[in-house]
Amino acid sequence: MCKNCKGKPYYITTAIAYTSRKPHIGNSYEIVLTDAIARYKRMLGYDVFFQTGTDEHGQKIEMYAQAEGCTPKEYVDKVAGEIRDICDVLNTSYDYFIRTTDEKHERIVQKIFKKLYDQGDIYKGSYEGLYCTPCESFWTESQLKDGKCPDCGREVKEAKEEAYFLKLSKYQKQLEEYIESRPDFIYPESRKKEMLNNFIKPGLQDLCVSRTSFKWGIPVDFDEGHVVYVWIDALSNYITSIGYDPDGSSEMYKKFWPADAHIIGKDIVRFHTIYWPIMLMALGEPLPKQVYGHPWLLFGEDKMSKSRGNVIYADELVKLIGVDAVRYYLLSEMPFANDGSITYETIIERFNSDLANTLGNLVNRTIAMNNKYFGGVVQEPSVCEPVDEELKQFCFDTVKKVDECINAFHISDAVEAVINLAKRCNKYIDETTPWVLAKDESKLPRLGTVLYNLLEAIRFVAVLIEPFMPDTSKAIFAQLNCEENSYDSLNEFGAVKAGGKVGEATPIFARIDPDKLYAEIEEMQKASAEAEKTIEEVAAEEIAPEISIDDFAKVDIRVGEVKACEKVKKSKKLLKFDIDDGMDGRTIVSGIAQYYKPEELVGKKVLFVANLKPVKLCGVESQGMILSAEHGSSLQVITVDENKINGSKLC
RNA sequence: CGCGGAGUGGAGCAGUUGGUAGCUCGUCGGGCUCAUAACCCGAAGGUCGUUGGUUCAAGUCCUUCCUCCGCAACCA
Repeated sequence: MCKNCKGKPYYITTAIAYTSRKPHIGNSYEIVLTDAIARYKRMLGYDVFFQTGTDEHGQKIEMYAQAEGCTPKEYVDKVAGEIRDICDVLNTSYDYFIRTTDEKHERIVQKIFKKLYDQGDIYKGSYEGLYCTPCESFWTESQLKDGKCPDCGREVKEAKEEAYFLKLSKYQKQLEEYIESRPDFIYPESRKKEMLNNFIKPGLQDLCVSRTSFKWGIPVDFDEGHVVYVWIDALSNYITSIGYDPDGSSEMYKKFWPADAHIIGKDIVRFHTIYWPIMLMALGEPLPKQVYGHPWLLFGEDKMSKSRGNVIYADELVKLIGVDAVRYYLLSEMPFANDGSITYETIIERFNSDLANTLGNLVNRTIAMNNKYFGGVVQEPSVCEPVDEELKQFCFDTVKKVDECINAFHISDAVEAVINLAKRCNKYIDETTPWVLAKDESKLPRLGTVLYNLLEAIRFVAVLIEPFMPDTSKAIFAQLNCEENSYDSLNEFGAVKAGGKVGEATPIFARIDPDKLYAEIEEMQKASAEAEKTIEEVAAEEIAPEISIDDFAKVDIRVGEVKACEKVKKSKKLLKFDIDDGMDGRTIVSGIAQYYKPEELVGKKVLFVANLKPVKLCGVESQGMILSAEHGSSLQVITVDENKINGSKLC
């Protein structure tokens, strides 16, 4: 089936997970997806190296650790442990778990940084005269409009912080040609267009690759005070782990690099298809062969988030329905390019329909019949009929189909193909009616043949499903009492040995009772809500530095009434308010469109900052700021009683 | 007019280079009894977002408009 992949190296990675907090099930999808591909390739005979790990540096970590009263290292040790536990709970077969705090990684990153600096691809720069503080961005001379910030039109000023930059512009042309000449490089296709049209073609700005504003990072060893910023630190994990070294790489590196596939979230496609390739070009190393930016798993329609209270963790779901069911759900429910959504309803539906009814029941009824009619002894197939050929052909077709789907990263289609084989088997049972054959002594040879074909077809299912549900594969083989689980055995129909005895017929997936499951979920949520309270509090914002009463007096906060409100065109987040401020009225633009519908706030009395310098946002001038209370990702505008007078000042 | 994607029976989705509209779940009816109230068969249900066009023929190509989504910008 696969003659030229025996022993061939295949290197596949997930992105490394940021150790800011425990990942939810949407974050865990990636590791399961990658594991399925890795297991499949391994089964084909590839020499697979599958890597995952954690990204552990940065200011955020520093802050979280401080809030929790521990060192950054202690903090990331804890979270990296949780992340690794989840990978293990999900039964993923990673070969190496890299941490960016590994001594070896840090050492090589420093070397990479130095090499790029020495050869002139990294240079020391600063924001001299070109930094717009409010916009937190810096501009080149040519980008300025009338010498001012092209975004907000205000003065730009010299910034003090110096930093190192990576020359992206130097490799722009080369990268553009590479991407355009390789249709297989970026998946899905729409992401490739996005990268080319939105970033590469308009021109790449050099990338800031060091920081002096925080300490928790890999030090730039030739310039005290600078730490390597995320890009070079995190992305290079793919090569430091396997032995890349500017002074001479290991045999392992030579064997496995370039990587065959980086499996990443759609949000970081840009880093993996622009920054990372350019880094490699600068290092003189080959580029990865494929990058697949997978979609996200949403909870119903919404993004999962703590403040929405809809977080599902992989390990909790595993406790509820089992590891293979979770894997099956993730792999079968997630589309190739569009975001998928998780709801308990669909979890139950898929579990009961596909796993319990179709697959589990098929195995159960087949094994049971073999035990009932032949005392468990597998019969020699002797009396064939045309319908048998159809079943065999379906088996072979499924093998082919699975291969095509996986190679195109259409994993859910591959999973579906295997389930369809189980359905075909169920149909075969109805076509051959074993229970009728069993009543006629003379039909026993035919009955034995039918059951043999079923056992063998189920063996095909068990082999093909291993990458998706390894435990289930084992469980089926145990009931078949068969050893032959190699991919190569699928070249022929007939590996099950006649004369052997099948095992007990025990259901591998018991149907889920929805009411029972919902009750369990509720209980679990109660328990984890308790635990999360503390985390939420810890993550709360720090109190800003102390100010004097004079400082406060500078801020003129007043009561205003919303007379009208509408969305700002061309903007997703902005709402434009007409405010009665007790004077001539004013317009205020506020970025809260995702929290409020325009009409919701009309007639409400709100608080606003009256003496804020006006600014243009998306072409609309905003004369002030409406006050809101923010917590996590939820936000509420502060409203006051209707009897307050417009324009009255807060004191 | 920033770039790109999508709008297909109740729900979720397939529909490569244009040639009778499919799948899964759900609903209804039937069959079967080996099996986990499971399995198999059949039926109902779609003017394939809207307008105009190309063609012998368009869900599939071009065009108008509408809606949703992603990326970018913006969040005083």
